[in-house]
Amino acid sequence: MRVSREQMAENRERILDTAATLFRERGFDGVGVADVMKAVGLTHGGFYGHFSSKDDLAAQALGRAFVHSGQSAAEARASEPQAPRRAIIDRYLSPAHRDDPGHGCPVAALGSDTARQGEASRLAATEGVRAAIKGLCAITPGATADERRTSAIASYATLVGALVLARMVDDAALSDEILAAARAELCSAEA
Amino acid sequence: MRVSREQMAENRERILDTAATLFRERGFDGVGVADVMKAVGLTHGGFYGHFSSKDDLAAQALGRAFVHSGQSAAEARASEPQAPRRAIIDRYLSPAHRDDPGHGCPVAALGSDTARQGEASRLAATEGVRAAIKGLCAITPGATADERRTSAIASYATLVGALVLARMVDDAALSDEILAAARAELCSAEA
DNA sequence: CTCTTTATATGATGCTGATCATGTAAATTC
DNA sequence: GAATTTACATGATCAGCATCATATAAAGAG
Repeated sequence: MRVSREQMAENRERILDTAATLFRERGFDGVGVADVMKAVGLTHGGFYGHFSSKDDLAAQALGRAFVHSGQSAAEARASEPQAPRRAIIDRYLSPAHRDDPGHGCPVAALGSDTARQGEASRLAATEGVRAAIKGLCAITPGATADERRTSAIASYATLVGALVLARMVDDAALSDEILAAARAELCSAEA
Repeated sequence: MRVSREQMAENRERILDTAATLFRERGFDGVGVADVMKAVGLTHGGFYGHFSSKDDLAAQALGRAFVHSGQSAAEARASEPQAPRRAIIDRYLSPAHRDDPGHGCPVAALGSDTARQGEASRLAATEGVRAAIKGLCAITPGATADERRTSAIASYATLVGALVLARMVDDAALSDEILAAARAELCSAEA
């Protein structure tokens, strides 16, 4: 059955958002095209009217995840204008973020996966990382722009690594300790 | 055809080492049982005489990867006894390590994958991370043991995150810049 | 209102991969 | 060295999954 043009556009958006969440939760290989479509409320048949392949979907969904992630960072920043860096760090390293990969940072959720993905996904990731670094530069202290950029990249790495480690281990206390250690380091040092 | 007991034990070791490499290169889902056996020079039939399932193999191979990773760190430390921390950082953040995930850090290569893996793999990861933190504590400066531990965990996170980011992006210059930024931060700051 | 277009549904198709069944020849055992 | 065990090979089974073919009913064009 056919749907209206705007209904179709909305369906496409929902496929992208749903895929962005499912991929982050279960990995690129852990989610099938049919899974995504079913979660949206459609069947697998219509998929190839929207995307040319699963790889195509993966790349676009990854881009979408980066956009949402940037919006979340902007939101955190705006919520505490006098300490934006701390607000972002606290949100990123929160247990809530750790326990909800589907709506969180795509680097922490899909980083090692993406390194093995096709060119389109790698490009989306490159754009996303570039944008994130730029965003972090704006709230990172430092004398020169170069210093700020170096420091922003290092902070980004610490955030990502701490979240990956915290999700990897099977011990709640150790996981919490990892998040706390990264928070402490990032908030004390202003390199 | 049957082989001798020691030949069998050696085969088992080679299966584990080969799996540890292949999984890091292609991810848990990117490698089949038959792939591993073929790489060892055997056929898929004998696999279940050595391991109870692919999950079982994954967990044991992950443990193996952590052991090798620890040995590599010890080697780096020993090669430069007067600056062991710097030696480890330089090796971890080298382009050579970035470009050879199959023989490198299992957290950077399989971190986001492992978080979605079964209990056995999660346990192996927890042990591995614990051991890595302990090893880093020994070469991390700081007034108290608590301070050293916090700093060691944060450094570990920075290393992991930088390598994940450097592998994810599709731009050689940006990738190099990420490695260099993490190196700069880790070697300048002694928090 | 009729005709055409098309977004989606239903239902193949073909491949990959985990696991199991059975055979075989070489190693152990006695 | 005969009997038995067993590590591995060959080949099947079964399920999941990407992709394609065809049908259908609703949207949009005239």
